[in-house]
Amino acid sequence: MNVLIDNLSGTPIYDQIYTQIKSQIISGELKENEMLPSIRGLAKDLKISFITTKRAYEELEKEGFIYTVQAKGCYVAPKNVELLREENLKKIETKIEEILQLAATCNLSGEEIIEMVKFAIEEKL
Amino acid sequence: MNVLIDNLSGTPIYDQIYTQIKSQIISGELKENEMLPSIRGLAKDLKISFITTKRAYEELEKEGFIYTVQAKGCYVAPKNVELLREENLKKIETKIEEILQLAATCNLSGEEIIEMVKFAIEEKL
DNA sequence: TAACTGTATATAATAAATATACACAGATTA
DNA sequence: TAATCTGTGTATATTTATTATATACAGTTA
Repeated sequence: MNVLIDNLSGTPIYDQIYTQIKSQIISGELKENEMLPSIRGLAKDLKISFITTKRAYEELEKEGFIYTVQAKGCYVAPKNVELLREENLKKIETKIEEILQLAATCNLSGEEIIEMVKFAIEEKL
Repeated sequence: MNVLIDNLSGTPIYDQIYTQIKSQIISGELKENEMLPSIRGLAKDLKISFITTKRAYEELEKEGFIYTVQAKGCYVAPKNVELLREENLKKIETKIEEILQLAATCNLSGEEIIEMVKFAIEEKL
């Protein structure tokens, strides 16, 4: 597995680890039930405290990307698309509300918002 | 003008002042070019330091809701819808990006996102 | 000039974020 | 079974950001 720490980046170490592993799981680079490096091993490699790697793994577990087995190790969770979907839907709904709030303060119509969303989606392709 | 501070609310004082005045401006309760209470006067009323009211006013000015004239006072800015629009568009774009990011991690299609937005807009009516 | 405006700089007090050490408990394996 | 892996739990140090403040200053008005 590949994790690179950039000490100058400003983003905290645990966050860099979390983000990199997460994207490797999402991209499929890390397969389901594949074992991750141990929090101590990874910490040693990166020359940081294992508490920091632990924190990254905790975040990943909390979000359902990995699961841990006491005294054995941490593994890539089977993709529970439904669970992930449920959680993300809530977050997305919150953000949509915030957008409508912003739109209301500057007379931006619903049509225009939808146009913006469509545009952003097309950009991604 | 009406501003109420809730010491138990957890949100900082300056933020409460900022939010309340902002919404009064947006709602039209405070008219364009109307003079706001002086930062010192308001601070006295609320029994807080005027630095705190100053901060609230600074935020309002930064976002274009009010303007200040040295040694005279602070006034409600003429509604610059275009400016507000520009600023909010940026914020909205950022939020849309975040939404697409979330959607990508759970295989939520562009169509579905647009449906969610449309639904939220209809709810508002 | 007295009394009001807002400004600028410095600072104190808290709270949140980040990273850590160390003692512990279960699993594995030589 | 002893050595050595694995993750856990509790406590803590350090740093950074947030929040609120005091005080001295400068322009305006009556």
